Amino acid sequence: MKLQFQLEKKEKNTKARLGSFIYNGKTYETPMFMPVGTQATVKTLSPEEIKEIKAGIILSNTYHLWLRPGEDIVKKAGGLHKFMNYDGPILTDSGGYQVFSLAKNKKKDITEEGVFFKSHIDGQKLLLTPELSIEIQNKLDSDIAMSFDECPPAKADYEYLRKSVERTLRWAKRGKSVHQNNNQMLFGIVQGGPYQDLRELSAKETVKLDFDGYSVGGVANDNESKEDMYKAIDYSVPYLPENKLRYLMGIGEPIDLIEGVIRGIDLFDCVSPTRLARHGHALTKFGKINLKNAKYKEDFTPICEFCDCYACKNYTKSYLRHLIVSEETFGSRLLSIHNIRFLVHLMEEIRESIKKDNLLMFRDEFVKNYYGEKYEQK
RNA sequence: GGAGGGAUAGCGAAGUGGUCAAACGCGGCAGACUGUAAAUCUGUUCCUUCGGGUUCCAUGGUUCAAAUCCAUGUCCCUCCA
Repeated sequence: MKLQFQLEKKEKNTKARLGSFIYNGKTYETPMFMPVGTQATVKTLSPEEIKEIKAGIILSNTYHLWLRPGEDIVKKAGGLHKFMNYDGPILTDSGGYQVFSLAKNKKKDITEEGVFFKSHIDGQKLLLTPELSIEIQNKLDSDIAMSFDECPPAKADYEYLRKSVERTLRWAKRGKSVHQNNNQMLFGIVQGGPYQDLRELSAKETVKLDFDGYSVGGVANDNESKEDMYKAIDYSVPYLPENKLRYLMGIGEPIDLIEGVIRGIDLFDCVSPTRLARHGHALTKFGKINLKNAKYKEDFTPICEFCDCYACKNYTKSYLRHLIVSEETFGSRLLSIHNIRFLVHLMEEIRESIKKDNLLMFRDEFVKNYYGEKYEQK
């Protein structure tokens, strides 16, 4: 069954919205943060741990599963849910981001037909087309499939972006025409960089194609400024239908989640909580901390006293530091649990603030804590 | 007792007359990371008041110049008795 999004409430002072959908008999609320599990696993975590963190949708990736193990294997296994033993909702990215991160020669490799990739596994030359991406996602049987788009570099100029928007529209249409999975939502993606007219064009035309949900893409690449990212959202959202999910792709810095919600976004995903974890960093109310720092050597307190995650309830910074420095995988796992829980909890607080119509106050308070003063253990 | 080899920065290890404050690796200390080619990458690691100062087991010597050559000493290792 295709999941049904229900808009529940709009915040009084911002464009923030509260929504919900039911999946497998369980109700999920938006705005929501979705952890990334590119290769059919949220790195280092078991599905049980993901559920304990109270995460909802998780991401996986068309490009990666196409290369390995191959979509037919996943289909034979009974679909992605069975394959990876996760009974919560799954969204698959189309491989559009890999157009940005893996297609080395943008001019030569990105063609009207599709995108040529040199496999990062064995160097084999491969062509991923909008149709193929959707067909693969049909077989993977995720709950939300993404249109195959061109995710352009942040530094792309206006002319490049204009062409990219137009091509992404043609690709969206082609992908939609082969989409056959009735249990699967298909989202369109709005591109256009920081330009108002391009975003407007992209959003309006994408909406005309009538997707199950829409996302704002092409943000968070290279060193894109926050200003440009917020512009991209502001220029896209007004043209998106109210009764459908809006997904800001790739965004996950705490402040960006809050600002995104304020601008009308419902879904976010980001690799940062798990990657930061593997690199020894923990997200806290008072900013990001680097547990590898010597000052935590004898810090026998949890990352956060009030956090309800397994890591904070059972382990000290000193121990976590030891695990990370010793390159023990348990450290990556505990920090992944904490960091995802931190963002999921942040979304819980955001939803509470929407209910109370005080999201702006919440943002100001959060910023004061997170950026205002350096985190110091008392 | 005899023969040989060795001692280089926190550790391992290059270097065997000037371009050496000394490669490289590890360890240490920091930084980056936003639809995951990322358990990765980058910087830094004798002291310094940034002018400079003091180093390559120790002491003495050769030389314009020594981690590098010579002498003596100390310690370590291998082989033979």
